[in-house]
Amino acid sequence: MTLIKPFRELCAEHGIAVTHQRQVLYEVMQGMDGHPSPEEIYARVKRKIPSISLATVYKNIHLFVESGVLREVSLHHGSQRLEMNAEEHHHLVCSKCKSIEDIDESSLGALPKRRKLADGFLVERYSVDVIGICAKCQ
Amino acid sequence: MTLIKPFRELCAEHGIAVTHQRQVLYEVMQGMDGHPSPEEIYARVKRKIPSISLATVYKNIHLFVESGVLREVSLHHGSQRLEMNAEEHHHLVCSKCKSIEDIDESSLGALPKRRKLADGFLVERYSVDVIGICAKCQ
DNA sequence: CAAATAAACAGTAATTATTACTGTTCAATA
DNA sequence: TATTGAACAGTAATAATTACTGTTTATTTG
Ligand SMILES: [Mn+2]
Ligand SMILES: [Mn+2]
Ligand SMILES: [Zn+2]
Ligand SMILES: [Zn+2]
Repeated sequence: MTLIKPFRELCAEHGIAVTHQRQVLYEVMQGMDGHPSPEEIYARVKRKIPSISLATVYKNIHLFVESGVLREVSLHHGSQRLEMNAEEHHHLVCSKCKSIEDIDESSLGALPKRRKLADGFLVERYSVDVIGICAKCQ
Repeated sequence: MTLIKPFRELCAEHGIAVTHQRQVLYEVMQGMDGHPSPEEIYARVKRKIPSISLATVYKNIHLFVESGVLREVSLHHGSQRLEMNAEEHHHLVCSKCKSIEDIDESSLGALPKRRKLADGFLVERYSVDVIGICAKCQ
């Protein structure tokens, strides 16, 4: 469905420079499915550019995410955070400052919940992140 | 709404032993709002039990989470993961093995989306984690 | 085209978050 | 009261990430 755009176009659109390392990194990542980690990506890129540095991989992944070329699975993947609100609720996550605010279910509107989903996944609960820009960051 | 249950009852229900450190740790955590990190919790507990070890705090937070006494904000907070699926989609997250599977929006049923929420939060997108037990782990 | 300039890079050191290990304390039990 | 196992404090080790430094590369300018 989504047509594959050449890397140089993507870079132009997002205002970042094209380099050989970035091009290969991006293409290698496109060839991986699921949700790879920087280390896994590094291992693959190294096969194409053996001299590449892990730091360069991290730096460019970060650049891609910052500039919007690609996205990360969770905006709050750093250190562990404990949930002190026992009520059933969800979160407003600011994509700029990464702040996390509680929002209760009723403010979101009812979610259509199912106990059982395809391929036999047994549902315990839904956790919704509403991602956007908080009042302060606007 | 949720009535405050004494700590010893909670421990009994979840099959873990009561100790002085655990009791104080739990009560201190209850007194914090939002989504504190282990380090922040450690700093506070240290005021009540100056001799407590950071390792003990980590170990008992882990125990609380494992036994279900409390929960963490994100099940996948460890290392960064990159999203290689450009389609709009959501995730099935297994609370046992922490695996993350893509699920497309249509399988979930329509979410009632709003562009603007209370306190001026500007919505970019919704990200839903359906948390439960995957087929393999059942 | 050659020198100057700045961005990007590789390699490595440092930092942060977390877990593992070790010897000691403590509380329940025989 | 002696035994014993769980929990603890203190510290070492590991994993993930970021910072730093000197070198290479591409671009711009004279
Ligand atoms: Mn919350
Ligand atoms: Mn995904
Ligand atoms: Zn913000
Ligand atoms: Zn599983």
